[in-house]
Amino acid sequence: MAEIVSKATIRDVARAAGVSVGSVSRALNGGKNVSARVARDVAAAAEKLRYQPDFQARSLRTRTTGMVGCLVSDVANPLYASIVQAAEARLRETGLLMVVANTANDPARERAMVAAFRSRRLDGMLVAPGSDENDRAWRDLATGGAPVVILDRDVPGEGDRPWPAVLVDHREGARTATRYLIGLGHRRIALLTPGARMRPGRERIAGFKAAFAEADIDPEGALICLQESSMDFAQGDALELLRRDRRPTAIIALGTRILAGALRAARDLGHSVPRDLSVIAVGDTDLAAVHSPAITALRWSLEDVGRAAAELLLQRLRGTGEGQSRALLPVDLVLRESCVPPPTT
Amino acid sequence: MAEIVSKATIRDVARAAGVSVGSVSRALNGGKNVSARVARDVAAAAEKLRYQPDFQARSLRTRTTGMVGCLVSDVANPLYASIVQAAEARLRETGLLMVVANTANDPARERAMVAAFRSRRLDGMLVAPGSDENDRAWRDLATGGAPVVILDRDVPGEGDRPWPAVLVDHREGARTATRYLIGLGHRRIALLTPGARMRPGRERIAGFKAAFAEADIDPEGALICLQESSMDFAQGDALELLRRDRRPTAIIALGTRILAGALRAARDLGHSVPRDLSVIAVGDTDLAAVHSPAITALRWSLEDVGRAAAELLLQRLRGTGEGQSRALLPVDLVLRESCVPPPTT
DNA sequence: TTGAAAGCGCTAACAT
DNA sequence: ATGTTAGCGCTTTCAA
Repeated sequence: MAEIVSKATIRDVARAAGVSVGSVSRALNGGKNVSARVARDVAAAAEKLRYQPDFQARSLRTRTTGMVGCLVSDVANPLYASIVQAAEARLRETGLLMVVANTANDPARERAMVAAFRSRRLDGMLVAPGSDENDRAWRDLATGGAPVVILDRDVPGEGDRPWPAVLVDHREGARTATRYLIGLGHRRIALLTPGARMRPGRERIAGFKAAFAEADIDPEGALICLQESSMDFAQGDALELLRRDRRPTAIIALGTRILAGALRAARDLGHSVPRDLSVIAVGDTDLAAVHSPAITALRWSLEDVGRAAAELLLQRLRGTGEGQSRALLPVDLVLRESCVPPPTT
Repeated sequence: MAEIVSKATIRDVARAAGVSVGSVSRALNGGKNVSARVARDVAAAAEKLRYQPDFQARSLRTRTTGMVGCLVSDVANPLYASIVQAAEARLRETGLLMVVANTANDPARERAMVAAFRSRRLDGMLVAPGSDENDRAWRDLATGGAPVVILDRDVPGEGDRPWPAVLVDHREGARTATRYLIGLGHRRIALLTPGARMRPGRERIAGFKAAFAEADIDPEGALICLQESSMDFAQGDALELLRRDRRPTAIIALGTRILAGALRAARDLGHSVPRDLSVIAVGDTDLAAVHSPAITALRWSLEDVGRAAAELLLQRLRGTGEGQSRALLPVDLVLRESCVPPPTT
C-alpha cells in the first residue's frame, strides 16, 4: 500500500505510459490528435497511479479556475439559503465549484470579498449586495473582467449597460396582496419590511402604495413600518402598532422573523388571527405554511432565482451570444386561512 | 483610464519600483529582509498599478490554496445552514475562503466532491456525510492528506485514530426530554425522527430508550417512529399513531417538517396541545418558538457547531499541537408551554 | 500523431 | 539586503 497516493504528477503518468507529458495532457483532455494506443496506455497509467490532475496548476495556464463566487449577506437566511443551494446545484452540474461568503451587509466586507474573489481568479460571481449603493465595490466589480450576475438588486450598471441580474417582481406581489386585503374590506394595513435600502423593500413599498392609490382610498391607511429583520424588534414594533387607537386590521410581514414577531405580538394582545387581524406573509416559509391558522403568503421560487442566476452566469462564461441578461420572476399569492374581512367595529 | 486594470503582475511592480521580483515578493509578504526604502517603493508601485497577487500562481508554489471545502447534504436545510454560516465566518477571519457543495446524501456525489476538493487542492474540509457508512469515500478522504473535520457523524477513523469531529450530544438531549415527560407522568411516548443511518438519529433513539430503561417502566411505551423528513409523510404517520387504541400521550418530533406534521395531525384529530398531547420539538426552530402554544424544545447551538468545526480545522491547518480532536456540544431542554401531565383516562 | 520546450505568476533557495 | 534563477504541474505552441 502506498502511503501517499496523490503525489502522482503528469510526468509520472507520462513515464508510466511511456509517452510525453504533452501526449498525456492531450489524451486526458481533448482527446484530439491522440492515437488509440496512447489513449489506452495513458488511461491505464493514470488509473494505476490514481492520477488526479492539479487544477491549481492547470488554472495557471488556462486562466480559469472552475470556481465561481457567491456573495450574500447570510447563507443561513432562508431567503438566501435556497438560492445558494439551487445555484450550486446547477453550477456543479457543469463541474463548477462554488465558494460562498457572508457579508453581513457590511460594505467593507463586500469590497474585501470581491477583491478576494478576484485575487483567487474566480471565473465569475453571483452577488446580492447589502445595499444598492456600495458604489466603490461595484466599480471594482466592473473592472474585474469576470462576469457578474446580480441577485435581486438594483445595482447601477456601467454606462448604459445594466448588470445581468435575476429580479423578483416584489412590486407586483405586494400590489396583489394589498389589493386582496383592500378587496376584503381592509382600510388600514401595515407593511412590515426591512428598510428600503434594497430593491425588494423598495419594490414592495411601491406596490403597496400603488394598490392604495388605485383603490382610491385614504392613503393614510397605508402603514409602512421599516425595520430590521430581528424578531424581538419586530415584536416590539408590532406591539406598538397593534396598540394604536386606529390599529391596522391587516398586516403584511416579511420573512420568518418579522412574521413571527407580528404573530406573537397579536397573541400577546389577545388578537385572534384572522378574526381580529388578517395576516399575509411575504415569503412562503415553513412557518407560514405550517402555522395554525395557515398563513396566506406571497411566494416566489427561490430555487428559480438560484437556477436562473446560475444559468445567466454560465451563459456569460461560455460567451454564447448575449442572450437576455435579465430575468424577472413572478410572485404569487398563496391563499390560506389567515385573511378575512376586518372586524366590524 | 486603463481599460483592463488587473493585468499587473509582480514583474510590473518590480519594474515600476525599480527592484527585483524577489524583493517585491518579500516586501509584500513577510516583510523580512526588506529595507524601508524598498518596502515603500514597492508599496507605492503596487498601489499605483492596483496590483493584486495571483493566488493561483502562489498556490502552485506554496502548495496551499487558502480554501477549505464544506460538504453537507443541503445548505438550505436550516440544520446545516447555520453551521455553514458560522464556519464560514470563522474561516474568513483567518483569510480562508469556503467552497460548499450539496451532496443530497448521495454517496456517489459525496465521493465525487471529495475528489473535486482534492483536485482543487483545498487545504482542508468540513464534512457531514449522508450516512456513516460510505466507506469508500472515507478511505479516499483519508488518503488525501488534507485535514478533515467531521460534522456530527460517526465516521469510523483509520485504525485507532478517530477523525477530528464536532459532535452534538443528542443522546443526552433525548434522555433529558424523555425523562422530563416520564416525570410528568407520561408512559406512552413517541419519538418521531428520521432513520438511524446517521449519528443524530441513533443517539436520540439510544437516549430515548435509556430514559425508559432507567425509569423502570414498560418499555413498550417507547414508540419509535422512523421516518423521512417529509411533512406529509410525518403527518400521515402521526395520524396513524394518534389513532391507535393506546395512543401516545406525548410526542418528541424532529425539525420543522415532522413537528409540523405532528401538530397538524393532532389538530385534525381534535387533540389539543398540551392538554391531550404533550409535544417536544427536537431542534429549536422558529416554528417551535412561535407556535401557540409555544413548543418546549431541545436546543443546541448550530453556530457553536460551525465555529468549533472551523476551530478544529484551523488547529490542524496550523499544525499547532494535537490539541483535542473532538468536541461534544450540549443539548438543552427549553421549557415552554407544550408539556403537561397526561390526561387521566 | 507525437515530443520538446516555453512559459503561466509566483516563492524560495542561492548568490552576491 | 537584494538580485537571479529554478521550478510548482500543467497546457500549448512549434517542430519533427
